[in-house]
Amino acid sequence: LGVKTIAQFFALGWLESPADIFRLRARRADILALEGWQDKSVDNLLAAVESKRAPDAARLLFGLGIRHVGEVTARDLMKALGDLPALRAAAEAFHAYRMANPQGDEEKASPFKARMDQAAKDMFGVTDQFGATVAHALADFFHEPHNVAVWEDLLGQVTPPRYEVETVASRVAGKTVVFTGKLETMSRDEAKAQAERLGAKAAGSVSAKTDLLVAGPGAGSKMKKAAELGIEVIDEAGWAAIMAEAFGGGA
DNA sequence: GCACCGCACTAATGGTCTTA
DNA sequence: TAAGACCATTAGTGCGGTGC
Repeated sequence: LGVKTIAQFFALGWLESPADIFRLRARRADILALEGWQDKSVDNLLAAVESKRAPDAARLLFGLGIRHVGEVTARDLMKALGDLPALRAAAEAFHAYRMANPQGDEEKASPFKARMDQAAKDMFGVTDQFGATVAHALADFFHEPHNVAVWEDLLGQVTPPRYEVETVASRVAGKTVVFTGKLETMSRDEAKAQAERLGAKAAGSVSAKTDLLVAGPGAGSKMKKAAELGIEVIDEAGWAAIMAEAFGGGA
């Protein structure tokens, strides 16, 4: 279900909201009647849709396209809050707070910003790379009736399991890890999930704060930057060894 | 106030799969 | 087997968050 198919289905009036994707199975015959669609491709599409009935909560949140809420922030929010209803509750609480506690006549911009940033961290439970700007974006999203309707419709079609990450002791616990290049034994998502289970943070870019770079074939600028900063670089086999060590030989 | 860090976002590219 | 589409990934840019 890529860009072109979505555009085609949208033009046909079959997709007006994200939840409509999960109602496509009722249109099997209609899809089959379209040029370029045969049994196999229709079955594959509908099977792929059905396989997403219990999506990863962080991935679903990222997919909503809320401003400032990308892949990393979505994961941080779900780690802190556990599920999507809790996120909505936090966003609504932040909206209530900002309405009840506007910038005072005597309050300067800097203290006001600090107060809102702290309220955002307290209400959403995220302290790293999270402040009032992201909280406002979430509050704005849930304050818009159309968004709430789409949200409720979508959650009527899918049931994301509670977002829980069980961590084990490892030599990368508390460290920042970056993956680059082509990973041959796991997907990028799997690699990031493994890093989380090892207590590490999977970042997207290399900086002086990066502790470890896991580089597969085809690594480019990140590899070069890591070398310039003297950051430890290992290959996928080295990462597998760390996993095996943490999980007692079975990764 | 400023510099740095890290994330969001976009465009481009190569590999894989399905159709015709 | 060529063409078309999706997916995973990269590099680059802009901007918000953080800490001094």
